[in-house]
Amino acid sequence: MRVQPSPDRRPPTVEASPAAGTGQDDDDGEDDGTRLDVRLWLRLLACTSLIERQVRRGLRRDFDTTLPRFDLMAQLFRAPEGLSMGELSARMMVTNGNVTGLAERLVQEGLVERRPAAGDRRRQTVVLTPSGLAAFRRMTPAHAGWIDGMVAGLSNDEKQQLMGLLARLKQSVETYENGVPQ
Amino acid sequence: MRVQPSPDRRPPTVEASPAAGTGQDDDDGEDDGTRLDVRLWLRLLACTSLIERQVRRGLRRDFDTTLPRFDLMAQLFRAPEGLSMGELSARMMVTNGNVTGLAERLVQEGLVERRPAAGDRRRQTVVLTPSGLAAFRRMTPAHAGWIDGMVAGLSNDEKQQLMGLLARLKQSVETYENGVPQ
DNA sequence: CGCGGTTAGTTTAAGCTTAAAATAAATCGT
DNA sequence: ACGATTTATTTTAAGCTTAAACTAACCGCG
Repeated sequence: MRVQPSPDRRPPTVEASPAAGTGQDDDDGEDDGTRLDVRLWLRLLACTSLIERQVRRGLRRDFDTTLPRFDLMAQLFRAPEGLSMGELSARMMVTNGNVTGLAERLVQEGLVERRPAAGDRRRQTVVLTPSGLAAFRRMTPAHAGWIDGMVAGLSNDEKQQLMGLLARLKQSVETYENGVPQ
Repeated sequence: MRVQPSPDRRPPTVEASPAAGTGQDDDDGEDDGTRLDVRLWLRLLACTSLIERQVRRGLRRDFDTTLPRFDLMAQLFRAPEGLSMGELSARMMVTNGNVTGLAERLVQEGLVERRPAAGDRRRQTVVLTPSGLAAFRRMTPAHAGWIDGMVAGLSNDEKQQLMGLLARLKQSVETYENGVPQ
């Protein structure tokens, strides 16, 4: 591990909590030396990991496939006209190279097809095959059922609130992403 | 891919939305064929992925390390008496084998140490070395700073609400996990 | 004691994922 | 038209992750 951060990189700004005037005190609430914002992140990560694990297990157990494969097929299902490799990687939020390998395996299994895109010889369009569409149609109710079960402990009201807050969070993260010298 | 789900597995239950009496209508709000619960899950996953990517980038860029390594070190930091391999894998929510490899690399780098646990020759205790502790202390303010920046768009009030809802969600998922024939 | 079952951890094979470098086609500016 | 840049995708090397099989140590009980 490199011992010192590169000097040409932005030094981390730790303080400057905006004290957003919501009337609650500014206490960081450290109980184990971890600050509120970080605890929020850890909790978010824990929820995601738990759900993800169940979905992964279910897909393997019931359909002998994987979450990334399912995810790729879901993207194609939502875009029946097909997607380019780049569009796939953007929507799946993974790297280009990742999609290359994933798509390759799905082609092997006969679930998706790659064809040259019109008018740009670099580009390819990936589409679900009929067999892939059928497979996805078999999987998606099970998938939705698992999710439903896992969030069943929340009321509709809570779900709506969570949707809203997560939308705000996403926006916040994307703002940071754009505002920071990558 | 296996074409049919194993007959001995629980069939997916798709319907049965409890219509939780919150006064809002029972519309699933399908806009692209994806149900509310699944959209909630996708949004959660999107937030997590976005934040995770930034953290990963930062750790690589500024400290030449990875998120799982940082995570392992963070667990040890919070447990100064050290943790067994199994405790580590439980707290990190990853498999045992995963921790084996991770710990090995950190030992290589001199950041953690493995020593036999007292009274049980199967067990080992993993601890941060002084060098590992120092490295973690250098990383953690930067890490917290990135998180702070990413959630800065939320008010303290919103953060608190989100914390609460995520706690409820976690509980819901864990209940499902326990209530379902694994 | 010694067997059976459990628990802690490692190994293995396969697949996932990334960052960075490479390839190749399109586009832009002369 | 032609070189430079950008864009789409693949390749590569390294590391992460899982599930399943395996090894070794513990524990209970006859």
